Amino acid sequence: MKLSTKSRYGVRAMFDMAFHAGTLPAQIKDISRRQNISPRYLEQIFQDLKKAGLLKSRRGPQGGYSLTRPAEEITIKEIVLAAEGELLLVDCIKGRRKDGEAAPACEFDNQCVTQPIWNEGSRILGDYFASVSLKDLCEQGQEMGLEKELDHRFMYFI
Amino acid sequence: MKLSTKSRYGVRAMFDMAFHAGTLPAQIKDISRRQNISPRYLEQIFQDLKKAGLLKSRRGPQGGYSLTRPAEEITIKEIVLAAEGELLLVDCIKGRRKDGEAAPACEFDNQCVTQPIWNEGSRILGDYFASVSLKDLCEQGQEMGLEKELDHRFMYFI
DNA sequence: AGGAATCTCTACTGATACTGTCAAGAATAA
DNA sequence: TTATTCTTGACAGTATCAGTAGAGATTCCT
Repeated sequence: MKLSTKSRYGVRAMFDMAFHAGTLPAQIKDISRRQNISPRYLEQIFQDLKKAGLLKSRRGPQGGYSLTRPAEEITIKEIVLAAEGELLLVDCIKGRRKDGEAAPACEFDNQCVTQPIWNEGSRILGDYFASVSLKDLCEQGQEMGLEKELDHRFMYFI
Repeated sequence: MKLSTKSRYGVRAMFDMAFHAGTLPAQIKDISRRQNISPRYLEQIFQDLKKAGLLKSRRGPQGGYSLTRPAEEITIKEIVLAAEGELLLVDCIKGRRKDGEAAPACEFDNQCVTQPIWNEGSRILGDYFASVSLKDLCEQGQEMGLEKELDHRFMYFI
C-alpha cells in the first residue's frame, strides 16, 4: 500500500522545478543533486512525466526540462498518476471502462461488497491529491524557510 | 499503491464470517470455498487477524474462528491495519513515534514539503476505512441480494 | 563542420516483497 | 482414541521495484 519511489521522487522533483524556477530549463543534474535522487533514475521518471504532458524538454547545452503549465495548475494527483500509472487501491475495479472491452479482473465483479469500498477509498485519495498544487508546495517551502539555490548558469553574465 | 491480497482477502473473509454468522465458529474450509481463497493462505491471514485481536479460535471438531466483537464494532481500518501492518502511503513518515527511538527514515525529515501531503493522505484514507464497519458490509450484502449459505453442520440436527 | 552538453530510448540486473504451498505438531470434541 | 481443526515455521516461484548502463538523437557554441 506504499507509493512507489517514482511518485515520491516525481513530486519532489516537480516541486524542486517549481521552487527554483528560472528563465532557463531545469537540468536533471541540478535537480538530482538538490533532491538527492539518482540522475539516471530521474531521467526515467521525467520520461513518464513528459508522456503525461506535465513536462517539456529541450536537448543540448542549456537544455533541460520545464513545466508545461503554471505551478498552480499542476496537482499532486497528476504527478502521482503519471508516475504510478493509476490511482487504484485494488485491481479488481478495472476492466469496465466506457468501452467495456476488458473482462472483469475479479470473479466477484458486481457481486462483491468490498469493491465499492476500494473504489471509494481510491476516489477520496485522488480527490485529496487533486486539491494540492505545486504552488501550494512552494508556499509551504517558503514557510519552512527552504533556501532557493541560485542558478549557477547566471554566473556567466555577472 | 495497491493493497495486498492479504487486506482484500482479509476483509472479504471477515465479511463472510459476519454475513454467515451462526452459533458455531466459522471454519477455514467453508470461508475459503465461498470466497474462493486458498485455504492454506487464509490460515496465515487469520493468524494475523487473530494477533490483532479481531478473531478468536477454537481447535478440534466443530472448531473454527469467530469474531471477538459484534460486526458493527469492527471496521475495515482495523482489518487492513492487521493485514497490511500499517496504513502509510510512504515510509519516510516513520521513525518519530512518541519514544523517538528510531532514526528518521528520510534524510529530508522535517525539511520536506511533501511529507505532510503523504501524512494527510494516509490519515484521510484511514479515516474513511474507519468509517465502514462489517455491519455496513453485511447490509450492503443484503441489498445486493447475496445468498446466505446454510451451515451444513446444522443438518445433523434435523 | 565539429565537439560538447543534454535529453531519449531500451535493455539489463539485484534485491525485495508478494502470494502462495507444505509439513509436522497441538488442542479439542465425540 | 481418533478424526478434526487450528498453529507454527519453513520454503519457493514470480513479479515488481529501484537503479544502472550504453548507445543514440538533438541542440548549441565556436
